[in-house]
Amino acid sequence: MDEQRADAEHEALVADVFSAACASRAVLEHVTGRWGVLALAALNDGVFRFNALRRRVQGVSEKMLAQTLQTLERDGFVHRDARPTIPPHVEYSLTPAGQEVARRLLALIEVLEAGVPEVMAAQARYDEAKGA
Amino acid sequence: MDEQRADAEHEALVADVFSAACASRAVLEHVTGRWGVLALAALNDGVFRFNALRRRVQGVSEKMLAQTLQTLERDGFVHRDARPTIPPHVEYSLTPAGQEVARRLLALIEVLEAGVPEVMAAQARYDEAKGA
DNA sequence: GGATGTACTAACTTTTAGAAAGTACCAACT
DNA sequence: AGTTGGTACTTTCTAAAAGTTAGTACATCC
Repeated sequence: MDEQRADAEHEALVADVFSAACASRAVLEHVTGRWGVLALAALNDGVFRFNALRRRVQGVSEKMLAQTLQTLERDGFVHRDARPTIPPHVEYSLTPAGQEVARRLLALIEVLEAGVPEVMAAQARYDEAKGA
Repeated sequence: MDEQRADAEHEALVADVFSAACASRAVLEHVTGRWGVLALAALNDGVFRFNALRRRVQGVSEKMLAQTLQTLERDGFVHRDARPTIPPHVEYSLTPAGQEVARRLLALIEVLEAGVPEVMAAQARYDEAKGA
C-alpha cells in the first residue's frame, strides 16, 4: 500500500500519461480532444473571433466551441481578449505554450492528411477480409 | 449548390481536417481519441499482448481497448497477430504507418508532460480570477 | 420596427463511454 | 473430479458526455 502510494506520487511527479491519475493525462485529453485539436490547429493561423473560429472548425456546436476554448484558456494554451463593447467583440489567439503544442499537432495532422489514401486502402482491405 | 459540391470534393481531395466530411477528420479522431493516443504511444515501446497493453494504459476498459485496437488495425496503424492456440495468444504491434504517427504523438506528449507545472499554474491563476 | 449579428448560457435529447458480467476453452491445483 | 485462474474478447446496462434547440441583451441595418 505504501509502495502503491509512493508509485502514484512518483508518477505524478515525473508526469506519466499512462498513469490514469496523472495531471498530464487530463491535459492530453484537453489538447487531443475532438475539438481541442482543431481549435488549436485553427488558431495557429492567427487571431480569430468566436464565430469566425466556428466557421473554420466545421461541424462544431456553439456550446462545444465555447467549452473547448474555456478549457484551453484555463490550461494556458489560448488567450482570450474580450473588449467590453456592444455587441461583444472577443478575440482568441495562441499563447506561447499554445504555439508549441499547435506546432506538434500540425506535424501530426500533416502526416495524417498525407496518409489518408493509404488508410482508405487499408480499411478496404480490412473490410473485405472480414466480409469474405 | 454546384459550388458547394465542388468545394466539398476539392477539400476531400486535398484532405482538410477542418472540413467536417473529410476522411482525414475521422482518421484524426481515431488517432487522437482518448484511448487511441495512449495505445499508439504504448505500442511505440514494442510488442504487447492484449492484457499487457491494458495494464500499461491504465484506466482503459476491456471494451474500449478492444474497440480502439480494432479501429487502429482497420486504419492500418496497428498490426494484430493472433495465434490460433488455446488459450488465445494475440500480439499487437505498430505498422510502419503507425510508427510515423506514434513518433509525432510522442513529441506532443513530451512537451505536454514537460509543461504540466505551467499548466497547473495557469489553471490556478484562471480559477482565482474567476472565483474572486 | 422586424431582421440580423455578436458571444454566449441553460434546458433538453441523443450518442457515446464505462462498468460488470458472460463466453469458450484449457491448464493447474485440491 | 471439480474449482480456480488465465486468455481475449463480446454483450448488456447505466452513467457521462456531446449535440440540438432556444433564449439573453443589446445594437445596427433596411
